[in-house]
Amino acid sequence: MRIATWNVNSIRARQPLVVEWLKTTEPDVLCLQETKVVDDDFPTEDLQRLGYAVEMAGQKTYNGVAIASRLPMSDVSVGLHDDDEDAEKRFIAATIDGVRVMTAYVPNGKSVDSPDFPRKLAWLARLRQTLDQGATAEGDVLLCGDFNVAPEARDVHDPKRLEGQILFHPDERAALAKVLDFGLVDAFRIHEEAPKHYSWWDYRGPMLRRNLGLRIDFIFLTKSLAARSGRCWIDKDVRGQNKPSDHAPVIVDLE
DNA sequence: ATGGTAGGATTCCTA
Repeated sequence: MRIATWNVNSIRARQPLVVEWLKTTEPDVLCLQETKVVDDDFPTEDLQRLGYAVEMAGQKTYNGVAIASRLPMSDVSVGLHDDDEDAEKRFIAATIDGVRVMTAYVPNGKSVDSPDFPRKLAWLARLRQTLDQGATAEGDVLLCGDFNVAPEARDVHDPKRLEGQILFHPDERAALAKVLDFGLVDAFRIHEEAPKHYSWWDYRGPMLRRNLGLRIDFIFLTKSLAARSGRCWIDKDVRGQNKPSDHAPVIVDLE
């Protein structure tokens, strides 16, 4: 089973690129973040034409997540365990071929001195609680998405300058580590130790051209799935195509 | 010394 995650930064703006990418990459499952659209305006038919059903949790203008799958989906669940009715749409889960697939769009936090920063930390703590309440580390659980945190120095292009800034602050690294303490491993790091692999490059300036990015998009696996993981890679090429998202897809093959 | 671009809804917010 091939599973991918991609922050598309608007599914409507990215629709041609996503369709072409699905045709060439042929994942069984594509988890999407920042769809930025209400469910009625999601380009569902364009994905159905390629054989994918879509489960979504959308909202106007911001956020929005979805799971597109060409294998049957069951037990769809939207939101964190204690989300209010009007909570931002940042989390959706479904069971696919025995795997509990969860995808998250973690709050960015804006800056470390913003009120959004403690809210980001609290959201990650609530994500851990959602895992504890709805899954077990002994099961086949895959948690993927845009986590807006780079876990290690090798995941950022300038760790000295970026240390303590948003996306690379010790408090958010600790909050992410607590999520992983549920019993998850980073699929990309199973087979790749090297630095300079990133999943996001700012649109502004020469960031992509100089490969000045951050690795903030992940596929996390429980032990049983990690044992089944083949290749895991970041499709950087699609970041350089016409009208790209600022994020690249991350893909894993499970045996 | 704090730029720059992109998307979406409306002269600004978020990333």
